[in-house]
Amino acid sequence: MKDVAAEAGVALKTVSRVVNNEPGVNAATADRVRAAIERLGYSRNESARVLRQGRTSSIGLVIEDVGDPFYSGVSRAVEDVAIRHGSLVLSGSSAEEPARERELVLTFCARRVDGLIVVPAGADHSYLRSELAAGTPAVFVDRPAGPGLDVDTVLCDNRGGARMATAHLLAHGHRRIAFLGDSPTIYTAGEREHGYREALGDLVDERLISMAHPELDRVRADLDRMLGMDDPPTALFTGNGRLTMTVLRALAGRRMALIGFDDFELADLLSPGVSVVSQDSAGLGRVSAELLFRRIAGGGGPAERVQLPVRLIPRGSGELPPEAPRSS
Amino acid sequence: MKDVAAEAGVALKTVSRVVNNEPGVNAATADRVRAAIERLGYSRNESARVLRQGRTSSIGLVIEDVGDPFYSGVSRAVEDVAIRHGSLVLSGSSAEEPARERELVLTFCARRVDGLIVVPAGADHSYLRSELAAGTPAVFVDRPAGPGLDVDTVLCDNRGGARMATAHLLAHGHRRIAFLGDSPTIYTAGEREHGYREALGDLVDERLISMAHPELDRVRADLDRMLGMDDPPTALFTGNGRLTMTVLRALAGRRMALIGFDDFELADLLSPGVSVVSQDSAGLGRVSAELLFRRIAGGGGPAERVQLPVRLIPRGSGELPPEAPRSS
DNA sequence: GGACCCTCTGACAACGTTGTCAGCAGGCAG
DNA sequence: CTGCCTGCTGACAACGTTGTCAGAGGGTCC
Repeated sequence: MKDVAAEAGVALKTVSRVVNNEPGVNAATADRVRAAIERLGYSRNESARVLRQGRTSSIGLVIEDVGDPFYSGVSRAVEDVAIRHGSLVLSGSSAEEPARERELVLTFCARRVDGLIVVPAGADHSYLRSELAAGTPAVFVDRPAGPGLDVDTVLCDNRGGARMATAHLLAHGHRRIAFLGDSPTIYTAGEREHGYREALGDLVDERLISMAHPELDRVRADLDRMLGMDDPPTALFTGNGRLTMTVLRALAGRRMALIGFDDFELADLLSPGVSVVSQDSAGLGRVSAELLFRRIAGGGGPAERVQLPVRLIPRGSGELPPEAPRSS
Repeated sequence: MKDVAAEAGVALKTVSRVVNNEPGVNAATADRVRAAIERLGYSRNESARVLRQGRTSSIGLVIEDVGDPFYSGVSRAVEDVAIRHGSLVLSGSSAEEPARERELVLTFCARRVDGLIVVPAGADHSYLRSELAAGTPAVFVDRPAGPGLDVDTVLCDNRGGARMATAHLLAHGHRRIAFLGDSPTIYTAGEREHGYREALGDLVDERLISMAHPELDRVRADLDRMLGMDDPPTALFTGNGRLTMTVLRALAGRRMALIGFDDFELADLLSPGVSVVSQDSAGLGRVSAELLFRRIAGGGGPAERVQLPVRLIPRGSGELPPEAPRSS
């Protein structure tokens, strides 16, 4: 910028004014400056601008794994909203490790992001308190923050969705419905288990509940155990997309009523099509990003808690009757 | 930092030394400083550090769409390598629009990223020349850079993979093999088409070639046209993952030999399993990121061009004989 | 006692921007 | 002619950090 000023024969500040389209610069002077910028291939150093203004125009996004379709949907939606607000997205995957989540968040804060969107891996977020107090807003997505942290939260209706799925299977005549879910330490897993129990009432049988994900071997073992029982389940309810696929593989073509939580590509092409409770991952990302930018713009008020609806998509597998004839 | 210095009763520079673990600070003094940091909840402002040192410890990643499983695989691998090098990843989706690609790259450069990883959407990258000259290294992934740009490039063996797939179908007795591919403006699509033509030789029939993606309606129309011919294709070769799924849906259960370029989740669960040419998306990300960090560290030498192998995974659909009995 | 070295500490400038304020020229009213 | 306003421009400080260099205090050696 100094060089540009020299080249155009004006002061530093005048170049700054031209670069920022500030009014009050003579058109001829501005043209001269622009020509100089062109000649020198100058581009403003955003780092310095950030330092001076205290606004980075970037937000931090911590998710569990960009590679997972559910989270990459969230990620893409956040990015779109951010672009619209002239912001960039710094993102990182926590890999479900609280320590890595913490490290990412603190790194983002050190870079002075304008705000944070977090899918928490851990349960303790006290490390965020000082950042929040310092004025960096945060929005928690998919799972709520640990106790004592008063932040905006955007969730799916996990419990309602699980209730809906279980009720759907009950309505199709099933009485022995198994639940295969994530580790109960994960919020969404607990909620879905609750919804399942609520819908099932007296019909709950603890032996038909397995919450072992992500240890897929244990999931498979539990499934085998259940299928070998005297009174085996006639229907399965799986607690997330990855589990649904694992179970489909473990069933190896065996026809059995099944509903999965979380939709996935190609669920419609299997035979029968896999009925699912669909979560709106893009909505999750969009709503949370919009909430965050409202806070960044100074929007006050108490912490909000938004719950997005889920949708049951019947495709065949969830509508199979009990004791369906075994194929192959 | 100023406050910390005052609190601890030392000079600014001493705090800086402690924060950076520089040697030559009395242990007692250091402890006092650390205590002050703790009390005040101080965290270093990276923006200022960046400004002073000229290194941002961040890289820019431009891909086509984070939501696409292939690219999110790349993305995740890049992130892992970056973390290992103490860098953060700024990422953005070009949505296959050259203008957006350019804007993202220039935004990243203005933020003085240490390097760039780009899946190019456009064919003209002359806008990058000045940035490269200014010392910001770049690595192109999945597709090469436009003409006249001498940068490191990491590609898959698109042509070889297509040749392999087509030869596989030929070996199973097919002579009428259709190719449904991406728009020919996309590098990978052209390469795959070439491979297909090379393997097919004299058997090429222009009426069996459709390169209309991403307009899925046109793909479906082309497929219908081909299937309605007097001498319809007995096998299909699809040019990317999304196309494979579109075609599978359009076939609506109709049994027909098929090989897809690019693997996808659940390809093994369909019946028959979908044979694919699998690209190593994680490898693409990892290799390109490692190459980039070697450049950032000052690694010289001429631009490298790495080609990663692909793998044919037979799952059933690619092994169906011609004139297979029509199911359903 | 003086020269020297070593350890620890601090003052100051610089990175590249932008906000504040002052100054200059010219026009216009009184 | 004076005073004031308007339009344009520039000098300077400040953002928070780090690199450079200098200095203070104490010990060692001749």
